[in-house]
This record gives sequence, C-alpha cells and structure tokens, in this order.
Amino acid sequence: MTTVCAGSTLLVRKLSRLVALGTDDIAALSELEFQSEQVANHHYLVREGDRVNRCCLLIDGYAARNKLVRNGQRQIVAFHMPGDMLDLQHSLLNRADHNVQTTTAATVGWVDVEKLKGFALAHPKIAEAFARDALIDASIFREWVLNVGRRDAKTRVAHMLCEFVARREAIGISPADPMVLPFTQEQIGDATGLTSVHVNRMLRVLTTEGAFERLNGAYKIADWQKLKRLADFDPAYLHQAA
Amino acid sequence: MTTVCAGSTLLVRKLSRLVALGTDDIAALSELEFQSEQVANHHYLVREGDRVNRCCLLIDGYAARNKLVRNGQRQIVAFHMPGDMLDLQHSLLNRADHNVQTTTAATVGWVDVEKLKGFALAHPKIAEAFARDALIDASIFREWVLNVGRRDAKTRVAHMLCEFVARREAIGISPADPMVLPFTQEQIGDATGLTSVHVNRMLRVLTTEGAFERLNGAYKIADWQKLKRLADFDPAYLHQAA
DNA sequence: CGACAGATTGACGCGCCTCAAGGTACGTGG
DNA sequence: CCACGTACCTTGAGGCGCGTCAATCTGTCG
Repeated sequence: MTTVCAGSTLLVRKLSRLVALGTDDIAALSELEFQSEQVANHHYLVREGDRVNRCCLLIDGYAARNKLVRNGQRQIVAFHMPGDMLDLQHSLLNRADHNVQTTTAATVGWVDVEKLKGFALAHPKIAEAFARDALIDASIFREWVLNVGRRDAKTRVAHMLCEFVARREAIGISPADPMVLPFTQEQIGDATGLTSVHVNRMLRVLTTEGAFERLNGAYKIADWQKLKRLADFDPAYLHQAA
Repeated sequence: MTTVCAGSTLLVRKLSRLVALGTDDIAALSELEFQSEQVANHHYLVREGDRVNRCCLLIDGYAARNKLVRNGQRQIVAFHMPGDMLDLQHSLLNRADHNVQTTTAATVGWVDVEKLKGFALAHPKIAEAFARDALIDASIFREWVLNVGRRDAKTRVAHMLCEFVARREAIGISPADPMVLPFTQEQIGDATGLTSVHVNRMLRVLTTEGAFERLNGAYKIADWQKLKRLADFDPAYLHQAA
C-alpha cells in the first residue's frame, strides 16, 4: 500500500506534453517519491470540505470529480485518466469544494503538496507546466458548461465520448481500439446532466446511426469522423498540440 | 484611449484578497503601467482563436466569457466585474478558446503578458495570487457545470443572481443596495442554459415569492436569506475568505 | 444458486422551448 | 415636437425532449 513507485516517469511524460522540460528538470522530477496505493472502485480520493495537503497522481485506472445539489443529485464535472495529477487544483485553496472519486479500481501515487510547491519554486519550467495543466482543466470545464447548457442529449453524450477518446489518444491509445468504458451509463448521465435512462437511448441512437459499435461489454468507435461531427466536437479546447 | 492609469491600485486590492502581499510586492505592483481604454457595450476584448499577448484588467463595467455551438447558440461560461484580470487564463495557452465580451460600456487597462510573467517570476507571492485566482475561476466553472446540469430553471437563475451579489459584496457593494443588472435577460439565459422567455418567467416567480423586487429598471434583493435558500447557494466555491 | 449492479425498454407527464404578438423605453433625425 | 427604429421585456398558446416510474433482463461474483 505504501511502496515507493515509479510515478515520476508518468509525470515526466505528462509534463513533457505541456512544456519543453530541461534535462535538469527531468532529473529533479525523477527524485520525486510517490507513495503508491491501490484503491477500489468508488473510493474517495478527496472529499468536499477536506483540507488538502497531499496530492494524488493517477497511475492506473480512472476517476471523476463530482458535486452534489441539495436534493442529492450528482453532477460529474470532470473525469481523469492515467497520468493526470488530481489535486494541484486544490493545493493552493483552503478546502476542497468537491469530491474526487475513482470510477474503476485504481492505483494512485501520493506526494506532499509542499514538496511539489518547492519543485515549482526551484524549477520555473515545472511551475509553468503545472500552471498550463490547471488552465487546460479550466478550459475543459468551460466546454462542459457549454456542452451541458446548450447541446441536445445525443450531441452531449457524443461529445463526452469524443473527449474521452481524444484524451486517451493523447496518452497513446488509438481511437480505433475497442474499449471498455470506465463509466456506467448513470455516470455518463451525471456528466452530461441527463438520466441514465436517456443516456441509454442516446447510445442506442448513436449505435444505429453507425457512429460506434457495441460487442458484449466493450465499445468501439465505428466511425470517428462521424462521431466527431455528430458531437459538434472541436478538440481545440483540449490544447493538446504544444 | 491610451492614457496610463491607476489600474495598479485596483490590482493590489484584488490580489490582497488572495494572498498576504509584502510591502515590496505592493511597491513593485505600483510600478505597473496599464494602458487604459474605454470600450462600448458588446465590445470583444478577446476572440476565440486569437493569440493573446496582452492582458486585460477590468477597471470599470462588466464583461462575460462566451462560447458558441455549431448552430450559433451562445453559452456564457463566466461573468466578470471591476477588478478582475481577464486573460491570465489565456496567457500560457496558445490560442483563446472562447470570446470575452463586455456587457456594458467599460474601462479596461492593458498590460503586456511578458511583463506580468516577469513579475510572477520575481515575486513568488504575486505568482501565488495569480495561481489562486485561476484556481478560483476553475472552481466557479465547476459550480456552473453543476448549476446548468442539475438545477431547475428557477434555482439556476436564482443561483446566478446570488453569485453576482456575493461577488459584488467582495468588492464592497452591499447585497441590500438596489442594482441595475449589467445583463439582459437573454444574457442571463445564455449563462444558465435557458431561453430569455423562460428567464423572464422565473424572474417573475422569484419576485412574487418575495425574494427580490423590481422598481422600473433597477432590481433589489428583497430577502437575501430567502434568495440564497431558493438558489441552493453555498458561497464556499467562491473561496472568498482567506 | 442467489444477490446485486447495471442495462434495457415502455408508458406517461412535465418543464422548458418555440413561435408569435404586443408593450415599453430610449435615442435619433426630420 | 413628433415619427420612427431599435433593443429589450412581457405574455400567451401549443408542442416536444427529456424525466419519472416501473418492470424485466443480463452479467458477474460469491
């Protein structure tokens, strides 16, 4: 549960997509020690109201951020995949304003926030990478406001799938590969402001229209161009190309 | 149009709410020169696709960020008020992924982005303030995803009004003061994912329920506690208390 | 085999949208 | 001073997209 692990490799790879790291930056990052932990599905990595003093790198598995309204309905506001740092978000704020929960079994690596801050102070390139990462997250949040506020159900679901596929591609997984979605239909509903029932119907429509296929538990993008078109998807907001 | 102005006072006041600035930080900020410009309502301060190399301080008036879907529908993803820095958001990214547009006539002050970056490098406290500001913006985006995704129309409109009032309070304007809303009902609709027609009806409902009053063009919060309750509003996400 | 999470499907209703017709306030030019 | 345009607000009637409720099915893990 608390073995030191090679999360730093993953982190270097991620930050390298954001800025051009110097060899000294990379050397420094390699020194970073992550306390590795295996957690079950639905495990809370951060809870609303927590004081955050350590930071979590998602090494394997998937996670989602969510907030609740008074009557208990849930809204997922972001999802995360291997390589994502989950709590830079909160490190400078007093208390977590939302929950972060795994959506599959997962492996995470913990680092002390103060240690990361020290790195940022000593290495401007690393600080810039952290800042860009936070700004890209913010850009994604804006797209989600648009998605939930102004697109119809079919487009919304398709858009969320497109973002998932595009971000997977950035970490090296081809859109054409079959995939097991790390979300239930209810979670897709929580992310798109719909009910699981309606998500189910929209997935059926997207399937009959030939945008993607379903084989027992797994899904496969049947026509990536068509799905993007149906989704009104423009990846510019992901700021992936450096 | 390009007179140097005292925007730095406003900026010092804003950053002081985010971190404890040292006297040297304040002295340095006072040196900052803003090119002041008066702009009309509906003026674009940033356009989607722009390369951003200068940064805009909103000195007087109001502005909103918006994105468009393919069929031309608009979604406002954030609004801004005097004292807000509008483009720290974009300064580290290649291209603007959304528009920023005034919603009233306004006065803004421009600074060079590189100059600001220099400040951040030389003054860790200022860098931290910028970072916290960006993280708070992100927190507000998350709340908007929740608002648009999971609350009904009346609650949504009330919530947006609450955020407006709470943020005004942070810059020194009492919730009890009558106010002329710097948004049209159509803009409130664009911010909440509703049509202007339905916003109109919801405002009527909130009025008949006694949450607020309307006197000719101006509005007044009649019952701040009641409005917050109707809105499911918890200001924690604004991270205003340091 | 039983228990349980998740997917699927149908019937029905409501919240919000659409379309359309004024109304009001204000600025602008004759 | 009035005529007119423009931007915004207001109100009503009707319709549709998505939610609600509920039953059934499937796969998986003990």
